[in-house]
Amino acid sequence: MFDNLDPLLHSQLRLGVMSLLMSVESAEFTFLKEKTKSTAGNLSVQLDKLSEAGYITVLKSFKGKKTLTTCSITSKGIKAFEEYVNVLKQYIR
Amino acid sequence: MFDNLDPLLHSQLRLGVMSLLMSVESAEFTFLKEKTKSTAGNLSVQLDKLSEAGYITVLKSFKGKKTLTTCSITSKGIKAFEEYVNVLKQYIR
DNA sequence: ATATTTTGGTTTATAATGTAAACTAGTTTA
DNA sequence: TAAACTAGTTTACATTATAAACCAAAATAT
Repeated sequence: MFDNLDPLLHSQLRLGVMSLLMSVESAEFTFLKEKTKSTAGNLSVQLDKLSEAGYITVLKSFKGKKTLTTCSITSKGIKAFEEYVNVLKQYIR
Repeated sequence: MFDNLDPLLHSQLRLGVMSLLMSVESAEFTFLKEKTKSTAGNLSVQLDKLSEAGYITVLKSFKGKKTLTTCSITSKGIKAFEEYVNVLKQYIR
């Protein structure tokens, strides 16, 4: 009847991040923070979790002299997102 | 961009329950337990929360000599479910 | 030059939530 | 009449989410 919803994706903030990353090549930390209206701390923690799971890659570099954190979704992340959406459809028909 | 997902519905078990209740007149505790593959304890707690929120009504009666708990979704619950689904679509496009 | 604020984050403490184990009360079966 | 089952509830614990507090460097104001 109901399959399990990937708990990593079943979280408002992480889902928002993944949703954004599904539609762009890559996104900066500050961009994700603005779009999701999250605090930096919360976002940082959730990006770590997605990264740990291999759903995204997080690249730290520099934009001029400022640190720059850039995130991209991985193919594993894309698969997981698509699967999550499919399972979700069992719930919301 | 992303509206908030009603935290009461953004829970696998509660969402499963609401999903089931959306498609039936009413459902017995044991029916919900089987369909959602939840433990009785967990289900009991989550039904309380949905009931507290006014999303469902919980009626206790008897089936022969056995206690019987019957749940139905309220109009408030239906609205909340529909709104949740709409918001969710912002995330999963 | 040097305080002060801002930017771009991370760490960590706390609050909120989810879950199952332990329990209650009554019923059926052996 | 004792053991096992049904139908749940309570409660203790584990997990998760979140923001406050923090850090380092850069930009700005004094």
